[in-house]
This record gives sequence, C-alpha cells and structure tokens, in this order.
Amino acid sequence: MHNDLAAPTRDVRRPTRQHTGRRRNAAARDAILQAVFELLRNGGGSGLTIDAIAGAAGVGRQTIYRWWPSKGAVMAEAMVRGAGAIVPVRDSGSFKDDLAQFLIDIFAVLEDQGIRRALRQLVAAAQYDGHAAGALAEFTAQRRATLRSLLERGIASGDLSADANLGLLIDVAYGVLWYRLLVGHAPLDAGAARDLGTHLVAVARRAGE
Amino acid sequence: MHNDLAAPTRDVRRPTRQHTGRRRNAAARDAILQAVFELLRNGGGSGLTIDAIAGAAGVGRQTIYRWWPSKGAVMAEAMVRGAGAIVPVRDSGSFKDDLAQFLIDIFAVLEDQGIRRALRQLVAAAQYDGHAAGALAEFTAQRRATLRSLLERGIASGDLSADANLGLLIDVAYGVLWYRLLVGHAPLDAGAARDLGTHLVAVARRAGE
Amino acid sequence: MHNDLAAPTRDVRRPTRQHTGRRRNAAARDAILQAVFELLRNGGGSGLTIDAIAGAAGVGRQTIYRWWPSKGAVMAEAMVRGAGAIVPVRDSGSFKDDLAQFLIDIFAVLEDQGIRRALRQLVAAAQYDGHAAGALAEFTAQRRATLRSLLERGIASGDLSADANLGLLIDVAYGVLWYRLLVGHAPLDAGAARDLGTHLVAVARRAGE
Amino acid sequence: MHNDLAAPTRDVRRPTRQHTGRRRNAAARDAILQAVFELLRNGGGSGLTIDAIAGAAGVGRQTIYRWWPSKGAVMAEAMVRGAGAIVPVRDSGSFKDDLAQFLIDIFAVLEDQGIRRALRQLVAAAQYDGHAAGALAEFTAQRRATLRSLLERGIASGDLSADANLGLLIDVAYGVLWYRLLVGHAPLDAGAARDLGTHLVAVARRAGE
DNA sequence: AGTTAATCGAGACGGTACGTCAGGTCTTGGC
DNA sequence: GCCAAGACCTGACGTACCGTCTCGATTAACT
Repeated sequence: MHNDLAAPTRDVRRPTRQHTGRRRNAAARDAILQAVFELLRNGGGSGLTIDAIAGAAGVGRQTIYRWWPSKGAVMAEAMVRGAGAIVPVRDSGSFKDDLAQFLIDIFAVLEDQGIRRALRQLVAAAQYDGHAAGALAEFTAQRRATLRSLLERGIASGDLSADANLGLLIDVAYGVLWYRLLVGHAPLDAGAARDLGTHLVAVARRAGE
Repeated sequence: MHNDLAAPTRDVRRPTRQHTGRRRNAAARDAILQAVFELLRNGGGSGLTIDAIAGAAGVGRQTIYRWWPSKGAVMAEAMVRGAGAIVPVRDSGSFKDDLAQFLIDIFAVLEDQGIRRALRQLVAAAQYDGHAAGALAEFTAQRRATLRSLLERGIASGDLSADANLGLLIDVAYGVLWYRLLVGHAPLDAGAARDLGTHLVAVARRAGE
Repeated sequence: MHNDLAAPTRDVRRPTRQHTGRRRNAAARDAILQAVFELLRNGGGSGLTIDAIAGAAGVGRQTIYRWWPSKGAVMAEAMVRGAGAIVPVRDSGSFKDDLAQFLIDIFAVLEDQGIRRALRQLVAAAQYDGHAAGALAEFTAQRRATLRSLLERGIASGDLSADANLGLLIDVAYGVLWYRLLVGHAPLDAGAARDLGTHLVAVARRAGE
Repeated sequence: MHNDLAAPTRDVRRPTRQHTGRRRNAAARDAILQAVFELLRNGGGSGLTIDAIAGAAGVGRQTIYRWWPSKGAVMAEAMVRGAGAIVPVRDSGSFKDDLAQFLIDIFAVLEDQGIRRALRQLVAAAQYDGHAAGALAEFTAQRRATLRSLLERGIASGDLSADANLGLLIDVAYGVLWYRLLVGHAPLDAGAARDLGTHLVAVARRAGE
C-alpha cells in the first residue's frame, strides 16, 4: 500500500497502514482557541456555549469535540494560551528591583477585566472538570517555575538566604494574587505589587538569619 | 413588593390585616441546606441540580426558589453554614503557639475531602453567580476578621511589630491556603501549617525592625 | 376527583396519594396536532422537524415527547385527526348511487395537494415507526368499517350478492386509491371514482350468479 | 461524465493520452447495490446510513455519491434490482390458470420478510425523495406492463371482453397487493392470490356482457 | 366554626444547551 | 483520476435542567 523502497527498515516494524483520510486542520483548532478566548474576555463568561464558540470560530460543533473531550478542556487550553501572556523576568542587576518589577508587570496584566474574567473562569472550570484541572495545573506549574528561577537568582546574589523555602515563597506570591482575584476584597494594583514584593524580600532575608 | 400607600382606599377597608396564610416552614429551609451540603460533600459537585437538591431534601423545587434567588445562593449559604465549622482561636498565652495551632486546626478541617470539594465548589460558583460571590465575600470577611483579632493580640504582646501590614499578612495566610486548595500542587497538612506559621511570624517581626 | 364522604376510612384503603402536580394541558396537545397537520399540508413534509413543530405550536420540545413517544406517532395522530375529514355515507335509496357518491367524495378530498402529501407521509412514517404503523392501522380499519357498512346495505338491497367477498371488495377500493396516491401513475379524479364504482358493483353482482 | 467525442480537437493536440487516472470500478457499484439490499433485508430499514452502506460494501462514502445523487436513489436502485426478481408469465394455454399462477408466484416472493421490508422502504423513500420516486415509478411501470401483456392474452383468447378497462384491472391487482403490504391488515398468501385472481376474471368477463 | 390566603410537594410548561449522529463535501496519500 | 479513509460544516435528534406556573392539600391567622 505504501512504497517499500522508501523505508525498507520501517516496513518490518510497521507492516500496516498508519493513517488514511484527511488530516486534521490545525487552522480550525487555532480558530477555536482564539474564539474561546475572545468570548471569555468580552462576553459574559457564564453564557459561553459550544454553539457560540463554533459560530465565532466558523467551525462545526463536532470539530470541537474532535479535538477536546469537554468544554472545560477547550476553555482551559484557550486561557492557558491566551492569558499566558508571558510576563518576562528582567535582569537589571538588582534582584529586588527585578522581583518588584515582575510583580508589577503581572498585576498590570490583571488590570484588564477580560483577563481577570478569563482566569476566574479557568479556576471555576477546574473545580468540576478534570481536563480543565489538568490545564490549570500545567499553567500554574509553568508560572511557578518562572518565579522560582527569579528567586534562585536572588539566592545567588545573596539577597535571599540559601535555605529559603522557595516553594512557600512562590505560593505566597501567587496565593495572594489568586485570593484577591477570586474573592475581590482587595485591589490588585501597583501598590499591592510593591507591598507583596517587600513582604517576600523581608521574609526571605530574615529566614536565613 | 408594591407600595400600599399608592392605594389609600384599600387601607381604609383593610387597615389592620397584616398577613394571612400559612407561614413558611423553617424546617424545609434547614432540610434544603443540609441536603445541599451533603450532596456537595459526597456526590460529584458538578452534577448538583435543583432537582437533586429538592429530591434529597424531600421538598418541592419551588420551595427552594422561595427562599433563595439562585442555585449559587443556596449553595453558598449551605457551604458557609456547613463548612464554616468554627475553628476557634485559642489563648494559651503564647501568640506564636496560638497562631500555629490556629493554622493547624484549619488545615485539619481541610483533610476532609468533602469539605475540600465543597469549598472549591463555592469558589467556582462565585465566579459566575453574583449571589454566591456575595456569600463568599461574607464568608471570607468573617474568617479574615477572626485571624485579624489573633494577629492584633500578637501586636499587643510584642510578637509582631506595631506597623505590620495585617491585611497583607491575612491575605498571605488565606492566599496560600486557597491557592493550594484550588490548584492542588502541594499538600495542606500540619507541616504546611507550621511552615506557614513560621513564615508569618518571621516576616511580621522583621517588618518592624 | 375523589369522594370526600368516604373520609375516615380513606387512609386505610388508599394510603398513598393518587396524583399531585400540575395537570397536563390538553390545549398544548391540540396546538401540536394542529401545527403538525398544517406543516404537513403546507411545508415540505420531508423537512418536518420537532423544532419546527414546537415553534409552530408555541410549545417546548419536551412537551411533544411528553405526549408522544416518537415523531412518527405524533405525525400519525395529527394526520388521522386532520386527514380523517369524515366523508359521510349518504342514503339516497339507491345503493349504486350512494357507492358512487362515496367514492367521488373521497377522491374530491384527495384533490387537495396538502391532504395528499399528509397521507403519503403517514404511510412513509408507518414503514419505520411502530407507533405510526399502529395509527395507520387504526385509521384504515375505521375507513374500511365505514365502507363495509355501505356494502352491507348493498347486500340488503339485493344489489350485491349475499356471498360477496366484502373484505376483498374493500381492499380493491382502497387499494386502487392508495396505489395511485403513492405511485402517482394515474389520476384520482371523479372519472376514476366512477370507473372504480362501476367495477365494484359489476364484480359483486356477478359473484353471486 | 462528459463526452470525449464532443472535443475532437483535443485528441489532435494530445494524441497519445486517451485517459489518465483510474477508471471507475463497476465492481464497487455492484458491491454497493448488493450491500444496500442485504442491509434492507436483514437490518432494520430505519437505521440505514450511508456509513453503514460504505462499511458493508468496503467502499468509501464518496464513491457512493459518485454513482448516485442521494441515498434514496441508491436505495431505490438496489431494491429495483434485488426485489425485482422476475416473476415470469407462464403460457399453459389457459389464461385463467396463467393469471392465477402469476399472482400466486408474486405472493410467494412476498413471503420473504426481507423482500417485504425492502419494498416498503422503497415506497417510504419515494414519498420524500424524488430519485426514489422515479425509481419506484419505473419499477411499477415495468410490472404493470408485464401484467398488461398477460391480460391482453386474455382478450385474445376471449376470456376477457375486448373493452375491459385493463388499466383499472392492473391497478386493482397491484393496489390490493401494495395496500395489504403497507397496512398489514390482511395476509398475502396463496389464498389471497386465488381470491384476487377470481375477482379479476369475474369482473372482466362481466364487463363485456 | 368558617373564611381567606400563603405555603407545601409534585410535576407539566416554554426554553436553552448539551453531546451524538447522520448527511453530503472536501482533502489526503496510495494506486 | 479513482479509491478508502476520515476530517469538515451543517443541522436534527432526544435528554437534562432551568425557572415559572398550576394543581389539590395543608396550615394558620383573621373573621
């Protein structure tokens, strides 16, 4: 059925056909993710229906189910891709400045109401949809790794003690962020970012003394 | 809902009659809250329907809507009532011990998978239901107040500096708690409670130095 | 609905409740049947969807499924009710005239393209839907009974022989009708009705000689 | 699909290349018709899908659409080919015997439940599919022609009067057959065939007297 | 004691969204 | 260029819930 001469050694291992038929269209996949993210940002996140997604993406409903197992899964992936606007770690030479700037940058992204709504939806979906939970776990792990590399630079520079509990520090930073985001009792602005940065540096230095 | 003053002639004819008819049955209300909490703890939170609540409580659906404006509202109230098992603040004389014990007690309550699921559901519901959001805000405000009173005792005793940023400290404590609860990347056990307690005391003491 | 005078001993005999809840709304049922018949007559019978029925009747989709088990069933009942416009048997004193007039009247009803389409749809649905098949059987049995009573008058008057095979005569009459209706190779007009009437009388008279 | 003879000049410019590409595979066509007929006879006619046909025939879906314009068309052709098992007209010298035998032979074929189901499906499909309607018309026209030739022999032999209404007689015969087949209120067995034969001869003889 | 009216459990109502299934078209790599 | 496979868009299906409305029964204050 295929050309034996082209891959003589492969035939032995894969005697049967691997695939036939039309290939999946990655453009459709992208259009769906794009549409989901836009709808989450602009429309009311609650009323996000599969039909609306399909309509906005110019795609059939079945195609969505072909790529993702549930609505939560596609929502999660869309938000990881869209909301994961990379907040870069700067390197100014001063660890304290870099940390403060990192937090300020993150909080600045969260000024956007659409991003806020999208992230809240992601957490909500993760509570009852296993796929969304997986996506959220992956998303947050990535974010924690970024912050960890920054904190490790602080250890190297001596701003943080060598035995600082980095895992806890990271959870403190993102914990405050998510807690305020989800409950909404306190602002997420530049002042909050500065306070949080001060807190992290203070405790980390103290930890080694 | 309408104003009787707009119909003065009726007041003349029925000046005294305040109310007639059967009174609401508080037992039904309790049965509903009880049923919701049980379903949240045991069943899969996703499939929590009004029908299921009514069935479990032995109640008609309309009765639920008579007492609460939305599913999120009744869920929220049930969880505030059920999950709000009071974790008392102890007074052993040592602020540090009391703080550590407070966190350990809270984390012990969270060992229960049902409580965990219920709290996660509450946060999820709050993201798309205004009533649930209100209930969550009230719930968390109450919890923050409790912790704040404990921390103020720490200031009084001199364990914390007088100008410590209590609001931030509280958000750090609950932020770590909720973040780990919602994302699930790290355990919520006695060790975590101790680490968190140490962190809070260390930073707060440092802050005033 | 029940007799309260039976009162004190009631609990013993009927310990359980007979019925609670809102009663079914016969008006909705009628609206559905009406809408189905109109859609079958006017619209293209092929594209008759449950949604279209529900929309035309101003009814929810579930209500249709509450009353009938399948689309074929509701189609069948609608057509039995709508297309079963009673063609009365006349009694002019002359059996032959009455038979001829009966056939002419039936064929006249079939001049209406909508009725034609509806009847064809009924037969089509009956081929793959058991409920529709039942409705068709009932419908045709009723029609055969009507014709049989007319033919029996013919026997009484001596126009038909006493041992005429009435079952076959009836099937001949309706067989020709349905065959032409379904295949469409020959017209169903007054001339056809007269020919068919002549045929029936001729063969039935002969049969006894 | 186009006629090469219509473009003689093309042959001059490309004298050698008569045709490129794989030729249509008539075997695939046969396999499809065979598969459709088998599925109609054995499986439930209702759930006959294009996918099922393609699968049973070992054929791609597109191949079916290359040969027929719609599902009704392929169903109709399959049934005309499969169910059109030729019932030959015999010539024993006796018209009455030949007619009776013809009807008995036809009814014998209809003993097969699969044939019955297939024919009912054909009629059902013809009610909403123009292609199937065409196929049914062609099929029935062919059957009527066969019976007509037999009846004309009856006129030649003097068993039928010269001015008998052959069109009506044919419709009576097939009408009774289809009516009983579609409604199912009476059997289609040898006894029924004999009754029908007697009826036809009786009326036809009488008609000329 | 009788009247009046709001509540109760139950369940039908008009809707909206779901996830699946089928139809007919388009695309891919192989022949 | 035909073929099998299968992804694509479309649209109907039957189900699950939603929040409201209606039913007979119950219950409690006011007459």
